[in-house]
Amino acid sequence: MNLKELATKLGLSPTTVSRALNGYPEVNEATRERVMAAAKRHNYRPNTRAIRLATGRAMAVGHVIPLATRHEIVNPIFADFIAGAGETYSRNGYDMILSVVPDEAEEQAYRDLKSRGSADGVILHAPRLEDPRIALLHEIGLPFVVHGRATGTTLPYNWVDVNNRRAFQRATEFLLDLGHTRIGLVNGLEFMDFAIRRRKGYTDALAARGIPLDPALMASDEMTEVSGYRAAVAMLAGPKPPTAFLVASMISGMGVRRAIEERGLRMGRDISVIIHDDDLSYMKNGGDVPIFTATRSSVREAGRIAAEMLLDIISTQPDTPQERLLEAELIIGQSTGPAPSRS
Amino acid sequence: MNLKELATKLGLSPTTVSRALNGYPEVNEATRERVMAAAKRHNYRPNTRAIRLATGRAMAVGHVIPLATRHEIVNPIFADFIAGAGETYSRNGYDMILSVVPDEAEEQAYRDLKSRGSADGVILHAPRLEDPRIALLHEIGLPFVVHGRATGTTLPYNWVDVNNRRAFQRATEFLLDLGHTRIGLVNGLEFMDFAIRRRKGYTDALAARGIPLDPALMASDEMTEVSGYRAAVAMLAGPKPPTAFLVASMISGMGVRRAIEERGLRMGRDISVIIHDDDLSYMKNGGDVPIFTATRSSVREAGRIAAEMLLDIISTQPDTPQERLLEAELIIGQSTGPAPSRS
DNA sequence: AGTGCAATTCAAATCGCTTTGAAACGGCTG
DNA sequence: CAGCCGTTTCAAAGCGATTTGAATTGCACT
Repeated sequence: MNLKELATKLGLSPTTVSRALNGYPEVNEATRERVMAAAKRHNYRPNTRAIRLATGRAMAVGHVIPLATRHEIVNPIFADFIAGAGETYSRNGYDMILSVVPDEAEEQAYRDLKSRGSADGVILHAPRLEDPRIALLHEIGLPFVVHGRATGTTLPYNWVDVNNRRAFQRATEFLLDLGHTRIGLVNGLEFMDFAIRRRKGYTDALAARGIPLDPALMASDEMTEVSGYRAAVAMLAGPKPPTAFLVASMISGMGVRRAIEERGLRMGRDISVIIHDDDLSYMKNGGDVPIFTATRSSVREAGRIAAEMLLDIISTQPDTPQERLLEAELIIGQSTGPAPSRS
Repeated sequence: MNLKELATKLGLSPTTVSRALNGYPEVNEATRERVMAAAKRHNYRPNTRAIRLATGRAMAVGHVIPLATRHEIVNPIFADFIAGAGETYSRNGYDMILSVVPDEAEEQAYRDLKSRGSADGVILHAPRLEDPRIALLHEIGLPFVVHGRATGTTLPYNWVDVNNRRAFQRATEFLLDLGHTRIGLVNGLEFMDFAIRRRKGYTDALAARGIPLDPALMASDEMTEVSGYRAAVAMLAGPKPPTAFLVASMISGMGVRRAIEERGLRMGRDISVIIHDDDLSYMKNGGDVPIFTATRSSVREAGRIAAEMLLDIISTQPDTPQERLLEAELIIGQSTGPAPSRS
């Protein structure tokens, strides 16, 4: 059932039917209702392909996922972000198109999205320091919103980000207040923007209290269970082991906990741990009482917000960059306690 | 730069240019090369929207993700599966379109995909017992491949699945061979097909050795860290605690390990654990020596295979259902050992 | 009755490609 | 040299919507 058929059945021209369905004002209310009813009765759905060609809009948003085989880019965060963004797209009649491409084909993927006209905008994931993709997207002329920020970039861009610096600063201060002075940082890869900011929050807090940094207490790696474990094992085996850890993710946190318990220590009593909790739907930080004390910020919510921002940008084309900084909560769980008194 | 412009520039008709680019035989080789060169030089990319309208194909595959807020459906498995499938799509010039919809809108989502013509086929995720979506897709007439199987369905359908029954049967036998007779099953939700099959593998193996089933040793819940933890805590606190666990996922396995260690026991020495490992890219089961003994099967690989199957079905429309059963490996890690001798 | 205007409706062009059916061109054959 | 055929090329008709510009209608007002 297409527009022409429907029009014939109604004894109207396609023009009028199209207008009636799309809510144009120049159509008689009685006619509109007749059309609406007929459309519903015959279960008419306009053909997306035709709409797209006629309007020149793709009614779709692209997400390009570089397939770094060696890294965790196809990461757990991503699934939840997508879920949040997807909700927004569905509600607004947009499609989400995902391009999974080899690392080196990422640039071409963006260009194709634009030149073949399959997306009206994109969300940029996992920004790095001075991320070149921002300049690329500017050049291509494809509207975009960055999930995160890219330190060192001079071009303006739209973004939605968590206040990572502040979150880790507060977490560090919280540990300091509990008497911990040797705090191990188990960070993500420090070419990622969020990791850079978290580190800054951590070092700022220590500096403010006049505590010198100890390189032996600062690790940076992928956020997997195993690397969390390794980092913690190494720090705990050092000459001056930490009494607390600040960890970049729930998953690395589990590795850290394994290292702690394997050493016969008890998390929350002997060693405190604070993680960053992205509030993933399948990776809840405990039930009533959280397992880990954590800085928490919902990635899914960020997805919703970023998607809304992008759709808004696509339709209204504002000329100032849109920015949205989300604050993380600091939630208290069972993994923190006062520093053990010196013996 | 569109087809018409390019044709004018070349002094040819759009017809010929189109044919030259699409490899039709009825065009002079010399002309074809001239066209190809010009296309590259002017960086011509055919407009996808126009191609789609003209050919009536969407050149896209849909994945519908019901947004069950209460469950872990947007699960970690999903991200990796998508990554695998996405690779295949990109390579073949297909788009992947993701629809994230509220649970109750799932049926409508499939119908829309078909009637608005935005996908040529779909992948069906997380099939359940007697899954009604299979009949739905048949009715709609949208080609599909199921990731998994749906026990109790009589209609034919295409699928790619892991031999879950066999995997858990082998794992159980392995534990039995080590002398364990009280084996706790920490399963996924048992309305999911894979969980049903895994349970069958477990019970079959026990039955074959004449070991009676103990309901107290069989749990079924979402595969989260917390529910793994709870199930294990409950079993370990029982009057006749298990000496081994068979666990549905890496994540629940971490919860089980937490329960074990919290009790002052050591995994691999006091209690053995086997998990099912989906070989997720961000959730590796250790490095050189796996942490967990596991039945392993790559979800990403399954994604690739399912996508290939679907594209093949779309283009060749075979009239017999396509089926592919993948075997899981049993890999030995540090989490299993002989059953402790009775005391 | 004639004019002007607002409210409706419609025919036709358009989006950028594919594809059908026909035309143009040469070369070969009888 | 006419006729036939294979090779190349082209004009034009879709695909199914939107949108422009024009036509129709009814009504109020002179």
